[in-house]
Amino acid sequence: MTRTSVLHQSLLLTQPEEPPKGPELNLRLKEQECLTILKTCKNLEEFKKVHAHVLKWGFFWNPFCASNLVATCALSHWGSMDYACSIFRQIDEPGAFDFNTLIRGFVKEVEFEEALFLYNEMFERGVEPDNFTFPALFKACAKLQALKEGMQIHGHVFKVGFECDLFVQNSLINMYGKCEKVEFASAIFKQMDQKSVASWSAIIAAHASNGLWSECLKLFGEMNNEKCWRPEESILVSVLSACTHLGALDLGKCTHGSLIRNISALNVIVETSLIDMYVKCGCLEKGLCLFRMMADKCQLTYSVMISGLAMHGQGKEALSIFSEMLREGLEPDDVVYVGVLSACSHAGLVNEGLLCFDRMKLEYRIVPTVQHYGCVVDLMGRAGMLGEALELIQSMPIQQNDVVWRSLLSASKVHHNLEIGEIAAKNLFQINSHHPSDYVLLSNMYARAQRWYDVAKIRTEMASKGLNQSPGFSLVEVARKVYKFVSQDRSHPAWDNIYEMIHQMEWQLKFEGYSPDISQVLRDVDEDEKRERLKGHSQKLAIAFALIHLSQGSPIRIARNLRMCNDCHTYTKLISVIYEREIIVRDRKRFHRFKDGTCSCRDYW
DNA sequence: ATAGGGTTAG
Repeated sequence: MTRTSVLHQSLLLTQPEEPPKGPELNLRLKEQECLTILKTCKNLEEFKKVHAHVLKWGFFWNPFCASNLVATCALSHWGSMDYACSIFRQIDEPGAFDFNTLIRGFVKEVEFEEALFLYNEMFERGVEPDNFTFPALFKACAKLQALKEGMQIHGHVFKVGFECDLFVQNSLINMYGKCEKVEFASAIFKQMDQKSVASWSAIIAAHASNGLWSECLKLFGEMNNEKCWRPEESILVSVLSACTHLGALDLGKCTHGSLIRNISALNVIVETSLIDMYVKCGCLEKGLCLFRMMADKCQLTYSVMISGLAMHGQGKEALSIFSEMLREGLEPDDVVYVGVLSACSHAGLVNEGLLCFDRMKLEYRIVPTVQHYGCVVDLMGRAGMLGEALELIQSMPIQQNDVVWRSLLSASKVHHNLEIGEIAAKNLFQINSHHPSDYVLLSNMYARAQRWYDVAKIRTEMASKGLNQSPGFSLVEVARKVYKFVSQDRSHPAWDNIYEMIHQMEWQLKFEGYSPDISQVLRDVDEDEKRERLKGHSQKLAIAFALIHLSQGSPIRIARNLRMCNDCHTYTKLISVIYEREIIVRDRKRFHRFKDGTCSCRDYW
């Protein structure tokens, strides 16, 4: 029997033989004992015994004693908020401490609204909040994405003068980050006198989770310059996420190294982020390797791996990992199915994909979202089932959006079906979607059908709407630096060399039977000019630059903002044979891996 | 007198 339980027995099971005589001294002593035992309670039962004793001996009227009861019951892992509240309600004039502990208790129990209600009561009863009140409240606002309430309470912070408290500031940064108000978070961060690791963690996470990837990396750099902070796991995961979205493989690798050096055991979140980073930066094998070595995988790990394989056009592998996931007894959710369906679509596994779609609805009772329909339209489109795809869109029980119609439009283009292409485009424009690339696609289809009048009509329409295809660019990493090439850009310092290389490449391409596909140039210029423009597409410039600088055998990795044109696709396939290079290009949606004259997308994208 | 902030992924 432990010392505490002996104490419990002596306190609770036996009555004191006579009422204490020197009441002051004796009562204080007993009170102190109660408090000591309170700290050692291991479950609610033990706690209730102490509570009973406190009531019995009248210690409850000591505010300090009552506060401690509420705090212990509200904050211990075995505690009960209901019970804590009932004790709280017995206190005549609860102070800030009592409200604080109860608010924190509610936040701990994920009852954020309750926490805010309690603050409201605090406010109405005229109890002034202190520096301990606010962090919990801002956490509640962050979780609820309650910007209005958060800003209101932020006002109170100024009123009671805690705007310079480090903890209050950190929780404010987090709250504004979660409410998608990064500017507000930055404003607080910038005027802080001193910062802690939590401040950096909060501001970096705020940028990462709001898609401000470059700023996130910039802040990480500043943090490293300012002091020798030991890199923290959560910060490194935010950085990894930025690398993933920017396609920054080098920095991603460094972050991996930093994780291995600084964190003793990588958890599921970290390992999943690493897999995602490698796969989305073009290193599928490295991602697969980490995936295979992982001991504990969760649903998200599978999700990341499946959509990663989908992006690389490895449909069969994606499906086999999906069945592995089901064998492990993990329940697939709607996002996993987006990965599975897009894997089927990118790999041309039409029947498998349609089967998966049925199984998702019937067996797993997942209500298809627009993204699912987009994948299935893609899938049918690839197989040339354009009529069926159109029917599917028209029979969708949910609101059609631009994604599904755009899928149909691209499929019509691949299969040269102008009739359905026109329907898709008409619907796109009707729902007020006016992407320049959609106009370009339709115009290309008219051009192929030699319907010049319609081509002109579209061009006029684009001009009248002020639509311009935003300039395409390609990024390529050479010696740890990322170089950006914009189409037709001749401002690069090594332009002469690049142009010379382009010239050489074209000369060799001619022997392989390449002729420029000038239909891809939608400008009112003569054929020579069209050929010139085609030559200056950013991807070709990037490849030329990489061929000059990267050693033989190392793959060329390119990330681009737009999808590539047919000509660049054909061109790159041939370059991969002639120069015996693997060229990996990431566009908005997926990877193209050019090797030995073929592309992993099998000419459908 | 009692306590507190950042927890990251598709």
